[in-house]
Amino acid sequence: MSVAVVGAFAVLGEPSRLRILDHLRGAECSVGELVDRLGMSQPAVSKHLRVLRDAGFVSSRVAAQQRIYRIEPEPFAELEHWLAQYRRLWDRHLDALERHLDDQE
Amino acid sequence: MSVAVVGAFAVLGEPSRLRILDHLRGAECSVGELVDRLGMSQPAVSKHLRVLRDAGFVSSRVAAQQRIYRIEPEPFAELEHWLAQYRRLWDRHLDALERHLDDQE
DNA sequence: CAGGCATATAACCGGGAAGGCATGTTGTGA
DNA sequence: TCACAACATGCCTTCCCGGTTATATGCCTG
Repeated sequence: MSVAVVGAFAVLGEPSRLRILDHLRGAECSVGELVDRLGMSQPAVSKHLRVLRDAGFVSSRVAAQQRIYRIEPEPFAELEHWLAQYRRLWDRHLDALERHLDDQE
Repeated sequence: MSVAVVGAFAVLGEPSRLRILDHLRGAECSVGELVDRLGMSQPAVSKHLRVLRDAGFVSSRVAAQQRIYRIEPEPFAELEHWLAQYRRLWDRHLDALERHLDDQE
Protein backbone atom coordinates (compact mmCIF):
# COMPACT_ATOMS: atom_id res chain seq x y z
CA MET A 1 0.00 0.00 0.00
CA SER A 2 2.78 2.41 0.81
CA VAL A 3 3.94 1.96 -2.73
CA ALA A 4 1.03 4.02 -4.04
CA VAL A 5 1.09 6.55 -1.25
CA VAL A 6 4.68 7.52 -1.91
CA GLY A 7 3.74 8.83 -5.31
CA ALA A 8 0.88 10.81 -3.86
CA PHE A 9 3.19 12.44 -1.33
CA ALA A 10 5.70 13.24 -4.03
CA VAL A 11 2.95 14.95 -6.00
CA LEU A 12 1.85 17.02 -3.00
CA GLY A 13 5.41 17.91 -2.02
CA GLU A 14 5.41 20.77 -4.46
CA PRO A 15 4.33 24.29 -3.48
CA SER A 16 2.75 25.20 -6.81
CA ARG A 17 0.76 21.99 -6.91
CA LEU A 18 -0.55 22.49 -3.39
CA ARG A 19 -1.55 26.04 -4.25
CA ILE A 20 -3.46 24.73 -7.24
CA LEU A 21 -5.33 22.28 -5.03
CA ASP A 22 -6.11 25.02 -2.53
CA HIS A 23 -7.66 27.09 -5.29
CA LEU A 24 -9.59 24.13 -6.65
CA ARG A 25 -10.87 23.37 -3.18
CA GLY A 26 -12.98 26.53 -3.32
CA ALA A 27 -14.41 25.98 -6.77
CA GLU A 28 -13.78 24.47 -10.15
CA CYS A 29 -11.35 26.43 -12.27
CA SER A 30 -10.26 26.80 -15.85
CA VAL A 31 -6.57 26.74 -16.68
CA GLY A 32 -6.58 30.44 -17.50
CA GLU A 33 -8.00 31.37 -14.11
CA LEU A 34 -5.31 29.37 -12.38
CA VAL A 35 -2.62 31.02 -14.48
CA ASP A 36 -3.89 34.45 -13.44
CA ARG A 37 -4.08 33.65 -9.73
CA LEU A 38 -0.79 31.82 -9.47
CA GLY A 39 1.24 34.27 -11.52
CA MET A 40 2.88 31.41 -13.35
CA SER A 41 3.28 30.64 -17.02
CA GLN A 42 0.50 28.68 -18.68
CA PRO A 43 2.68 25.70 -19.65
CA ALA A 44 3.87 25.36 -16.06
CA VAL A 45 0.29 25.24 -14.80
CA SER A 46 -0.70 22.75 -17.48
CA LYS A 47 2.17 20.47 -16.52
CA HIS A 48 1.24 20.54 -12.85
CA LEU A 49 -2.35 19.81 -13.76
CA ARG A 50 -1.18 16.86 -15.81
CA VAL A 51 0.73 15.47 -12.83
CA LEU A 52 -2.21 16.04 -10.53
CA ARG A 53 -4.58 14.33 -12.94
CA ASP A 54 -2.28 11.34 -13.48
CA ALA A 55 -2.20 10.93 -9.71
CA GLY A 56 -5.99 11.15 -9.55
CA PHE A 57 -6.16 14.34 -7.51
CA VAL A 58 -8.11 16.24 -10.16
CA SER A 59 -10.24 15.54 -13.20
CA SER A 60 -10.98 17.73 -16.21
CA ARG A 61 -14.05 18.50 -18.23
CA VAL A 62 -14.29 20.28 -21.57
CA ALA A 63 -16.27 23.51 -21.87
CA ALA A 64 -15.97 25.08 -25.30
CA GLN A 65 -12.34 26.10 -25.73
CA GLN A 66 -11.46 25.68 -22.07
CA ARG A 67 -10.93 22.74 -19.75
CA ILE A 68 -12.42 22.98 -16.31
CA TYR A 69 -10.52 21.22 -13.54
CA ARG A 70 -12.09 19.87 -10.39
CA ILE A 71 -10.83 18.10 -7.28
CA GLU A 72 -11.27 14.35 -7.04
CA PRO A 73 -11.53 13.15 -3.44
CA GLU A 74 -10.45 9.51 -3.60
CA PRO A 75 -6.68 10.03 -3.30
CA PHE A 76 -7.22 12.14 -0.21
CA ALA A 77 -9.21 9.29 1.31
CA GLU A 78 -6.29 6.95 0.63
CA LEU A 79 -3.91 9.32 2.35
CA GLU A 80 -6.18 9.54 5.34
CA HIS A 81 -6.29 5.76 5.46
CA TRP A 82 -2.50 5.58 5.40
CA LEU A 83 -2.23 8.20 8.13
CA ALA A 84 -4.63 6.20 10.27
CA GLN A 85 -1.87 3.63 10.82
CA TYR A 86 0.17 6.28 12.58
CA ARG A 87 -2.82 7.71 14.34
CA ARG A 88 -3.37 4.34 15.99
CA LEU A 89 0.17 4.58 17.24
CA TRP A 90 -0.59 7.98 18.70
CA ASP A 91 -3.80 6.74 20.27
CA ARG A 92 -2.06 3.76 21.86
CA HIS A 93 0.46 6.18 23.30
CA LEU A 94 -2.28 8.27 24.86
CA ASP A 95 -4.03 5.18 26.18
CA ALA A 96 -0.86 3.95 27.80
CA LEU A 97 -0.30 7.36 29.36
CA GLU A 98 -3.84 7.39 30.65
CA ARG A 99 -3.51 3.95 32.18
CA HIS A 100 -0.26 5.01 33.76
CA LEU A 101 -1.89 8.07 35.30
CA ASP A 102 -4.78 5.96 36.54
CA ASP A 103 -2.34 3.62 38.22
CA GLN A 104 -0.73 6.58 39.93
CA GLU A 105 -3.91 7.55 41.72
CA MET B 1 -0.60 26.56 7.20
CA SER B 2 -0.04 24.93 3.85
CA VAL B 3 3.41 26.39 3.95
CA ALA B 4 4.50 23.91 6.62
CA VAL B 5 2.61 21.00 5.15
CA VAL B 6 4.33 21.24 1.80
CA GLY B 7 7.66 20.48 3.43
CA ALA B 8 6.17 17.50 5.23
CA PHE B 9 4.83 16.10 1.99
CA ALA B 10 8.16 16.63 0.29
CA VAL B 11 9.84 14.67 3.07
CA LEU B 12 7.37 11.80 2.74
CA GLY B 13 7.58 11.79 -1.05
CA GLU B 14 10.68 9.64 -0.92
CA PRO B 15 10.46 5.83 -0.97
CA SER B 16 13.45 5.23 1.31
CA ARG B 17 12.14 7.68 3.87
CA LEU B 18 8.69 6.10 3.89
CA ARG B 19 10.24 2.67 4.32
CA ILE B 20 12.19 3.97 7.30
CA LEU B 21 8.99 5.28 8.87
CA ASP B 22 7.24 1.97 8.23
CA HIS B 23 10.02 0.17 10.07
CA LEU B 24 9.99 2.65 12.92
CA ARG B 25 6.23 2.28 13.21
CA GLY B 26 6.73 -1.23 14.52
CA ALA B 27 9.44 -0.41 17.02
CA GLU B 28 12.33 1.88 17.81
CA CYS B 29 15.43 1.17 15.78
CA SER B 30 19.13 1.89 15.77
CA VAL B 31 20.79 3.17 12.62
CA GLY B 32 22.57 -0.12 12.09
CA GLU B 33 19.34 -2.12 12.16
CA LEU B 34 17.83 0.18 9.54
CA VAL B 35 20.91 -0.17 7.37
CA ASP B 36 20.59 -3.94 7.48
CA ARG B 37 16.89 -4.02 6.67
CA LEU B 38 16.94 -1.39 3.94
CA GLY B 39 20.03 -2.67 2.16
CA MET B 40 21.33 0.85 1.82
CA SER B 41 24.63 2.44 2.74
CA GLN B 42 24.91 3.78 6.27
CA PRO B 43 25.52 7.39 5.20
CA ALA B 44 22.40 7.33 3.06
CA VAL B 45 20.32 6.13 6.00
CA SER B 46 21.83 8.72 8.30
CA LYS B 47 21.01 11.48 5.85
CA HIS B 48 17.40 10.40 5.54
CA LEU B 49 17.13 10.24 9.31
CA ARG B 50 18.48 13.77 9.48
CA VAL B 51 15.80 14.98 7.09
CA LEU B 52 13.10 13.13 9.01
CA ARG B 53 14.29 14.56 12.30
CA ASP B 54 14.51 18.12 10.97
CA ALA B 55 10.92 17.75 9.83
CA GLY B 56 9.91 16.44 13.26
CA PHE B 57 8.86 12.98 12.12
CA VAL B 58 11.39 11.20 14.33
CA SER B 59 13.51 11.86 17.40
CA SER B 60 16.73 10.23 18.53
CA ARG B 61 18.05 9.04 21.84
CA VAL B 62 21.58 7.97 22.71
CA ALA B 63 22.23 4.44 23.95
CA ALA B 64 25.92 3.67 24.41
CA GLN B 65 27.54 3.98 20.99
CA GLN B 66 24.28 3.87 19.09
CA ARG B 67 21.42 6.29 18.47
CA ILE B 68 17.93 4.92 18.76
CA TYR B 69 15.33 6.54 16.52
CA ARG B 70 11.65 6.71 17.30
CA ILE B 71 8.57 8.08 15.57
CA GLU B 72 7.19 11.42 16.72
CA PRO B 73 3.43 11.70 16.10
CA GLU B 74 2.85 15.47 15.95
CA PRO B 75 3.63 15.99 12.24
CA PHE B 76 1.22 13.22 11.36
CA ALA B 77 -1.47 15.01 13.32
CA GLU B 78 -0.80 18.16 11.32
CA LEU B 79 -1.17 16.26 8.09
CA GLU B 80 -4.43 14.79 9.25
CA HIS B 81 -5.62 18.27 10.11
CA TRP B 82 -4.71 19.51 6.66
CA LEU B 83 -6.44 16.56 5.02
CA ALA B 84 -9.59 17.31 7.00
CA GLN B 85 -10.17 20.36 4.82
CA TYR B 86 -10.56 18.10 1.85
CA ARG B 87 -12.54 15.52 3.76
CA ARG B 88 -15.15 18.17 4.51
CA LEU B 89 -15.40 18.70 0.80
CA TRP B 90 -15.96 15.00 0.32
CA ASP B 91 -18.57 14.90 3.09
CA ARG B 92 -20.45 17.84 1.63
CA HIS B 93 -20.51 16.00 -1.66
CA LEU B 94 -22.02 12.94 -0.02
CA ASP B 95 -24.54 15.05 1.86
CA ALA B 96 -25.63 16.73 -1.34
CA LEU B 97 -25.98 13.39 -3.04
CA GLU B 98 -28.04 12.07 -0.15
CA ARG B 99 -30.35 15.06 -0.17
CA HIS B 100 -30.72 14.64 -3.88
CA LEU B 101 -31.70 11.00 -3.49
CA ASP B 102 -34.13 11.89 -0.72
CA ASP B 103 -35.78 14.40 -3.00
CA GLN B 104 -36.15 11.74 -5.66
CA GLU B 105 -38.32 9.58 -3.46
C1' DC C 1 -12.00 28.44 -44.66
C1' DA C 2 -9.30 31.81 -42.19
C1' DG C 3 -7.94 33.66 -37.94
C1' DG C 4 -7.80 33.93 -33.07
C1' DC C 5 -8.32 31.76 -28.29
C1' DA C 6 -7.47 28.31 -24.78
C1' DT C 7 -4.73 24.62 -23.76
C1' DA C 8 -1.45 20.80 -24.45
C1' DT C 9 3.12 19.19 -25.81
C1' DA C 10 8.30 19.44 -27.14
C1' DA C 11 12.84 20.84 -26.53
C1' DC C 12 16.03 22.81 -23.59
C1' DC C 13 18.28 24.58 -19.39
C1' DG C 14 19.60 25.09 -14.49
C1' DG C 15 19.29 23.84 -9.74
C1' DG C 16 18.77 20.62 -6.26
C1' DA C 17 18.61 16.32 -4.13
C1' DA C 18 19.90 11.29 -3.50
C1' DG C 19 23.48 8.04 -3.46
C1' DG C 20 28.36 6.45 -2.87
C1' DC C 21 33.09 7.06 -0.91
C1' DA C 22 36.15 8.98 2.26
C1' DT C 23 36.73 11.13 6.59
C1' DG C 24 35.54 13.33 11.06
C1' DT C 25 33.53 12.67 15.79
C1' DT C 26 32.25 10.55 19.95
C1' DG C 27 31.79 6.94 23.24
C1' DT C 28 33.54 2.38 24.88
C1' DG C 29 36.48 -1.20 26.42
C1' DA C 30 41.18 -3.13 27.28
C1' DT D 1 45.76 6.10 26.21
C1' DC D 2 44.87 3.25 22.07
C1' DA D 3 41.99 0.94 19.06
C1' DC D 4 37.57 -0.03 17.55
C1' DA D 5 32.61 0.56 16.84
C1' DA D 6 28.51 3.34 15.66
C1' DC D 7 27.14 7.47 13.40
C1' DA D 8 27.48 11.94 11.33
C1' DT D 9 29.30 14.97 7.78
C1' DG D 10 31.67 16.69 3.36
C1' DC D 11 32.53 16.19 -1.18
C1' DC D 12 31.54 14.60 -5.71
C1' DT D 13 28.75 12.75 -9.46
C1' DT D 14 24.50 11.73 -11.56
C1' DC D 15 19.87 12.16 -12.41
C1' DC D 16 15.35 14.07 -12.05
C1' DC D 17 12.23 17.86 -12.00
C1' DG D 18 10.34 22.58 -12.45
C1' DG D 19 10.38 26.60 -15.32
C1' DT D 20 10.58 29.15 -19.78
C1' DT D 21 10.23 29.66 -24.83
C1' DA D 22 8.51 27.94 -28.93
C1' DT D 23 5.29 25.11 -31.39
C1' DA D 24 1.24 21.97 -32.17
C1' DT D 25 -3.77 20.86 -31.57
C1' DG D 26 -8.68 21.86 -31.19
C1' DC D 27 -12.54 24.68 -31.08
C1' DC D 28 -15.27 28.72 -31.82
C1' DT D 29 -16.38 33.05 -34.95
C1' DG D 30 -16.79 35.76 -38.93
